[in-house]
Amino acid sequence: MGTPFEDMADIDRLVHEPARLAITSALLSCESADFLFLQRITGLSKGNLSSHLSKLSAGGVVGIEKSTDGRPRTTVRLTPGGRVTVSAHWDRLLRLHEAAEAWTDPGA
Amino acid sequence: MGTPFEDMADIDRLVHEPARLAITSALLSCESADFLFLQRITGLSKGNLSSHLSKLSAGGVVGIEKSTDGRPRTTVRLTPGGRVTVSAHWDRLLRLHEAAEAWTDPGA
DNA sequence: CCCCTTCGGTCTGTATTGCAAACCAGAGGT
DNA sequence: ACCTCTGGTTTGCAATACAGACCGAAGGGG
Repeated sequence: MGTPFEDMADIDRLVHEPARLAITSALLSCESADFLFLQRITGLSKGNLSSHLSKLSAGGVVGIEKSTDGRPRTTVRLTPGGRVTVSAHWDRLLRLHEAAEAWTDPGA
Repeated sequence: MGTPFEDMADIDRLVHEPARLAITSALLSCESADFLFLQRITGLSKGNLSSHLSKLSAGGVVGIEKSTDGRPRTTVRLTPGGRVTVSAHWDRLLRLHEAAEAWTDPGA
């Protein structure tokens, strides 16, 4: 019943944030990726990437595996739920955009 | 040359932020709106709306007119440049989404 | 005439965030 | 033994986002 704008204001910041949108969208295409690969394709600094991954992990959007076989290696992938969350987010954006364009004030 | 993900991470936060995306998208349809109208359709608190408007104004995205004719009234509208900025932002999102889906690692 | 409530916003305080630079640990080279 | 390169984590800080307190002006009742 809300306006599309109300819905926009309510968007999930966890995945909407630009850096995280980049990370999660990359994972949507890549299925699984390691730390340095993500750093290369997103252009984020190590520290920044690390903290965003922690947040995504805490939110259950991605899973992180650390293996110390040979050199340390951190592998990241979307959880099943995370995959749904991310693609739903894009869907929502597209729909809200259309709804916003079509909207006219019902109270006017 | 950059990956779509690099571009995503670089998105303009001024208009990408959910509340501001709501406000600016509303103005895209509405041409001009006053404070309370924006508050109703976005569902934001007064304080929050006020500070977002200040930021948009500082960024040159919206223009704010305060008239004290009768009761105080604040009228907000997109600047010409702001209108371009906002619709370009949506365009960019849509294109990035498609580019991300189509992307495969050129270094693999 | 004075109170007092409502309208229309702005200002203040605070908890959270995003970011980069400093730091740290292990594996090789020399 | 020492330096250094890889692969990340933790710390420190500036900027947010948000809501609730605040404030001035306009109208209504007594």
